[in-house]
Amino acid sequence: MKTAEIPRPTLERLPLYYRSLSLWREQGIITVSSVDIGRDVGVNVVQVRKDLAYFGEFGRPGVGYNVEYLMDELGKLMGFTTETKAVLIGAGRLGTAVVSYGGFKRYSVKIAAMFDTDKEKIGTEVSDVPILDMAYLPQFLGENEIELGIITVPSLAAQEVADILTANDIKAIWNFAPVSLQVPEEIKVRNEDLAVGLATLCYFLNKEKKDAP
Amino acid sequence: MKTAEIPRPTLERLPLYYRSLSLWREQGIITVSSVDIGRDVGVNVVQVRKDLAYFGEFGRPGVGYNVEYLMDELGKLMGFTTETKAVLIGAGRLGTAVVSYGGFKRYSVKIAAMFDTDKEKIGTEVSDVPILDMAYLPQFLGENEIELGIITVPSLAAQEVADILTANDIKAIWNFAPVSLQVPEEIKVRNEDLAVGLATLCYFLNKEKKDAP
DNA sequence: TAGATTGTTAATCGATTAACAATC
DNA sequence: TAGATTGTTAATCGATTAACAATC
Repeated sequence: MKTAEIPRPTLERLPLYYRSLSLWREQGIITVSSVDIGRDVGVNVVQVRKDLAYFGEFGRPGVGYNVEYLMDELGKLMGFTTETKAVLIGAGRLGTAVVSYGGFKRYSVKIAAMFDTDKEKIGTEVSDVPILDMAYLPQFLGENEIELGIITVPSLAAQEVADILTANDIKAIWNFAPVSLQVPEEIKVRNEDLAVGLATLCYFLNKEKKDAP
Repeated sequence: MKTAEIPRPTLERLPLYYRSLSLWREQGIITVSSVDIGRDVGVNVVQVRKDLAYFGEFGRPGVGYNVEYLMDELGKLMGFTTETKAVLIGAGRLGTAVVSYGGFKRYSVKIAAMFDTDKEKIGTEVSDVPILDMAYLPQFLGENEIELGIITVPSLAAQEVADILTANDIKAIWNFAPVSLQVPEEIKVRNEDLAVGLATLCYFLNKEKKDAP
């Protein structure tokens, strides 16, 4: 199995290509070129070809890429075809927004349950996902083969939740709380930090003001 | 005014340093070293020093950085001290989650109003931000000096919203819809795409499965 | 065949890390 | 002074872009 190390920037562009492909597929388009993909997602054409070539040779010179085939291959290689079981902790506004996100089905991620401490919420459900009592989390993780934990609790509670997750064999954490989590290094953490996006926009807006008279 | 070009990766780390500093300030800590910051946010110490040095010399050899002073300077340089006025379009789950995000105050971003087409929602408010009729958006943009538009509508409506925003003098767009927006190049767009984070996590989880027997 | 487009090798560009003198 | 820590220059590393032969 070809497990060459994929550069991080490449890895982050692949989902964009994948989405672009899925839109073309919906339109019934059979073949696309790297130029088509590049223009759609705003990436240099050579970059697109190079990114795709990390995994193998999917295209045909003079023709392009078969949409259906490329999607299948990308999906397999990225792990979008095997189901990933997840739990989400923190059924507040952010948590319910995340759980309603349409992307989970596309990537075969199944949120088995949400957890919260609020008695009002426990027992209800959001987007067909039940909200369970936080106290039941360790047991639930033990009984179900959950690989991914999604943290949408307030910052102060995030580390504590991360500790429970890592103590119960979770493999990866998708963290929406704006804190640096301390976890064992074999656990993969992805921080989804709104501050980064907002701050960079502020920077550019402010720079314009400075540069203009 | 020193407007040297800041590398993109540096720009994205600065908000993390800023947050780290704000936590120390809360604890009453006066001085920190690049080692402290680096360990907290998970970045190489030399990287931290180099990043900070792009803006000027803020530290003292043998001593470190004054927390209060460094925050002030970073805040000024990043544009966190001048108020940025924003509107948010799409008062669904995602929109209400975003509007309740605590970071806006920290970065002096003021969401003046939310917009939606749902008559049930129009006239109500979320986190003290009023929800107005979408039809009123162009007029509102004209009458108020809004610089930033936040898009939290479904994918199909996103381009249309972007068109209204750009036609009415918006400077930057924070886009949460998973689509590639076509906008004039002077408009700064930041895509906040959950697919990227989810997909990279899927990739790592899947890789483990493959690598393990 | 001619035109289009891929995949790859080489060249460029940019970011990170290492080394170290300067400073407190 | 000795130890700590900064800011900067040089060396390394990695990613992007350009050039081009191979293929349909």
